Amino acid sequence: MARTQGSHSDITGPRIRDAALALFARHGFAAVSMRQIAGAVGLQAGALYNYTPDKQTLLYELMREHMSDLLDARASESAGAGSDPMARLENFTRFHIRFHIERADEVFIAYMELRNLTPDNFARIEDLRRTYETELETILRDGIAAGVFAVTDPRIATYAVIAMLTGVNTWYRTGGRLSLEEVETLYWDMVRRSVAA
Amino acid sequence: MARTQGSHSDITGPRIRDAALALFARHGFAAVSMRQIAGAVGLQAGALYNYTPDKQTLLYELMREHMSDLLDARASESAGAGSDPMARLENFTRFHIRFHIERADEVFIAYMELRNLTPDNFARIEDLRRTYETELETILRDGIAAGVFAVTDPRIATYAVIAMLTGVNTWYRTGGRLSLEEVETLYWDMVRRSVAA
DNA sequence: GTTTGATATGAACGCTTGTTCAGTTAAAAC
DNA sequence: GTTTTAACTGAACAAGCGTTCATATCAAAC
Repeated sequence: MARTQGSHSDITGPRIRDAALALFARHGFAAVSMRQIAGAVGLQAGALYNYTPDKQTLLYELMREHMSDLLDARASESAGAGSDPMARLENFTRFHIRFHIERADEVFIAYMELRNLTPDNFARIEDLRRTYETELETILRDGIAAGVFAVTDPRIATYAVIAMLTGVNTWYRTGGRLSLEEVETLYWDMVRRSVAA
Repeated sequence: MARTQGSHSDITGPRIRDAALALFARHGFAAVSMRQIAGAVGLQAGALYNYTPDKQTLLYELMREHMSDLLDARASESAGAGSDPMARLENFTRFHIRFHIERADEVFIAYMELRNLTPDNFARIEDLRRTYETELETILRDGIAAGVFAVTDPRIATYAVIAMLTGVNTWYRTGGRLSLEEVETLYWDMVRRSVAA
């Protein structure tokens, strides 16, 4: 079978994923054909099946890798953030904006194409997302316990903050009026005030 | 041609739109066929073309009517909200949550299927959305001028608040832990604190 | 230099797509 | 009771879909 050892180059798989990512983000999973993806990397459609068992798995793998990267990147940053809830919240806020802006296509797909996953794959992706959200909820609960945050319902506040931060992706464009640093600061200001005691 | 006068019943058009709405929201525009929509209302696919020139227009009309309803409903509520920026902001916040929860399918489609519109139709929908968002921005600017809000960038704050509020749709379920009134109050608390002077 | 085996092609599979249209139905208009 | 007309069917159209597979290619291994 293919891809067990890889002899030629091992760059075709990633190139297929990149092409699929860009096409799914632009047109949507259902509107993109295997022939389009193959054409984008200079192959015929049949050759794609050396790299993925089917179209559905191609989508799932894109999402899973994205969520996995998100959790890994967060674990790295979170490690050196100390224990002060306010500092951790600022760190989380700036991290979230930066990471999501840097991977706009992946984020878009991870939010929009959930319904195109099989129930099993959907559950797996949602599980990874819940893990990520739980870190923010923990920060909020710690801050409430420490008396620095005044939040009635930490679960809802978590949803509210994440929705607000992810919303940056709908309007932010590189080279626009505001730098990423300025955007981070503006949002951190709103997040801080919305939960501070 | 059909639908110029209407003789039989005039309820088939709305029934088609309702069925299309539910199917588009559940499976996505690209994944729903005209035959599925027709089947949902007990017709053959060809009969749909007595009510819409094509599938794309069916989607556009759903979005346009939704945005039009939103602006109309907002205009009604806004009329009796007085001139105090704080009261107007609370009124806007509670209105937004309520309206968007009540029309979850329409909201979902209006956000997710924008890329399936022709450029012309896309521009028209975005125009309506901008009109709605501008009202919130105006409230924020009035509040800044009156000294009751402390917001660095009203445009960004508008995006942030709307993203936060619309996010309710991703988790809220009728009959869940919180009533709509409780959700409104929780979010109003966060919105108020995030912009208050 | 021959064998091996991963990689790619290109045709084919059965099926579905949006849309059109000649023909049928049945209610309304006269 | 006849004519008109809007509404609907059912078949057809060309095109595209995801996926499979016998065949070809061609670099690496022996």
